Amino acid sequence: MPELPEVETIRRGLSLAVEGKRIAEVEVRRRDLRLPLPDDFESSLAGRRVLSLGRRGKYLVLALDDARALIIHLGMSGRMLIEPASRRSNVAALHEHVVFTLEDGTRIRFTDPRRFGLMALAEMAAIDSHPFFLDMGPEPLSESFSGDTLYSAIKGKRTPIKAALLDQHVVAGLGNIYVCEALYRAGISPRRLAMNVGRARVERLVAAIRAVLLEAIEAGGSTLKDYARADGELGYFQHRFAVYDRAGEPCPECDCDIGVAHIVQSNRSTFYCAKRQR
DNA sequence: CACGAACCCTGGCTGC
DNA sequence: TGCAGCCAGGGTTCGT
Repeated sequence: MPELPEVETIRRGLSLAVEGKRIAEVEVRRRDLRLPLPDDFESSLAGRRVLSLGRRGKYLVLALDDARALIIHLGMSGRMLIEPASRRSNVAALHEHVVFTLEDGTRIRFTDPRRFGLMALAEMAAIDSHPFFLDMGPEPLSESFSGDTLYSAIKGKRTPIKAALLDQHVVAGLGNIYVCEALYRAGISPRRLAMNVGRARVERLVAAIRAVLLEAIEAGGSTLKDYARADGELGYFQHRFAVYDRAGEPCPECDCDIGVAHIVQSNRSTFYCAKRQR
C-alpha cells in the first residue's frame, strides 16, 4: 500500500512520538508476518532507546541504542496507530500484530490485515549491506538519482518503462500509483520499452518523479496535522491523482475525448492518457 | 540472465 | 439479501 510519500509521512509522524524514547514493552499478537518474527524479538527491543527514525525506499529504519536497527515494512495494508498515554485504549484493534509501549506511556500499534508487512532486526553499522537494501536503487529525492543514473539503470531493458520503475533495484520507493503519476507528468507512455526511453525523456522522467513525490509528501504533511488531532493513525492520506484510478475520466491536461485509459501490465493496473503520453 | 506469471493474505466492492 | 469473483498502493518465487 504505502509508497515512498506515505512511508515518509509515517516516518515523520512516528519520529515525533518515538525519537529519543525508550521502549518499555513489546507485545506480539501474531508472529507470522511476511517474515516470522524471531523468538527474541520482544526481549531484544524491550529497554532499548530509539535514537532516530530513518527511511530507505519503503522501509522504516529505527536506529536503537545497542547499535542495532528495527526495520519495518508496511506491505500493502500495514498501518501505525499512535496512542498518547492520555487516551490509551486497552482494546486491541482488529488485525493488530505488534504493540510497542514507550517509557512515557505512548503506545504504537501496528495493524496489517493482509500481513504482507514485516519487521526485522539488523546491525545498524551494516544496514546498507542488509539483503533488503544491498541491491536497492537510489533514493529518488537524493543527489544520487539523476538522468545519468536512471538512464544507465534502464539501458537495454526490454521491459515496459512502467515495470522498470516499479523495480526497486532501478529506483527506490516508487509503487504503482506514483509510477503512473510520474509517467503521466513526464508525457511518457507506460508501454514504451525502457530501452527506448531516450535521454530527453529520462531527464523529464527524473524531474517528474521528484515533483510527484515532493507534492505527495507535502500533502501528507498537511494531513499529518489532522491525524495528530484525530486518532493518530498513520497510513494512507487523501491526495488528488491525475490518472490513477480514473479510468474513463477526462485527462486533466488535454481535451482528448478518449479519457484516461486503463490497461494491465505484469498483473498490475496502469492508468494513462494515450494522447499525452508517448 | 531477464522477464512475466503466480503466489502470499484478507477485506471490500461489484455483479449476478 | 447472499455470495462468488475480482481487485487492491507490497515483494518473492518459480518457470520460460
